[in-house]
Amino acid sequence: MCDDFRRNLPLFPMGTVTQLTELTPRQIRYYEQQGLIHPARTRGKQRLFSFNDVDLLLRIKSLMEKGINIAGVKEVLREQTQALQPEGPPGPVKADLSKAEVYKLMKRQLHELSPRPNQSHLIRGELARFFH
DNA sequence: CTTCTCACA
DNA sequence: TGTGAGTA
Repeated sequence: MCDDFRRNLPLFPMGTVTQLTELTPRQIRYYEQQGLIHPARTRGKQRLFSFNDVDLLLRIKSLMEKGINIAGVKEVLREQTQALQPEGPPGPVKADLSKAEVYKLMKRQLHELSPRPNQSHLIRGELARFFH
């Protein structure tokens, strides 16, 4: 429940997301334009993506790589969104502290690791832990 | 320097 | 989709 809040926190800018997803800014903006993602806009017009946004982008990416076009991706996404809506929460809450730790870790890295050096590997390694 | 929008070879 | 112009 509280985990949801963290997942939706607008944390990373375009540059970070492009490295996390291997997508070009052009594509990411286009997907947003197509209504596939809804990044938060902070002061001005800078996009700030959340973990959910990144996760969504990765799913979109894999779908596109499977030869599915925007229209197709929209359908799949719509189906998955509805398939998750029907009926209440699936029983007991599954609090995962290890994930929370990962979030904090990444948050720190993103905040303190402003330097340009290839931060992609480190972050991607952590990302893989909850994209399993 | 990074990101944004818009338009076009 | 890529890319360059002109901003913020």
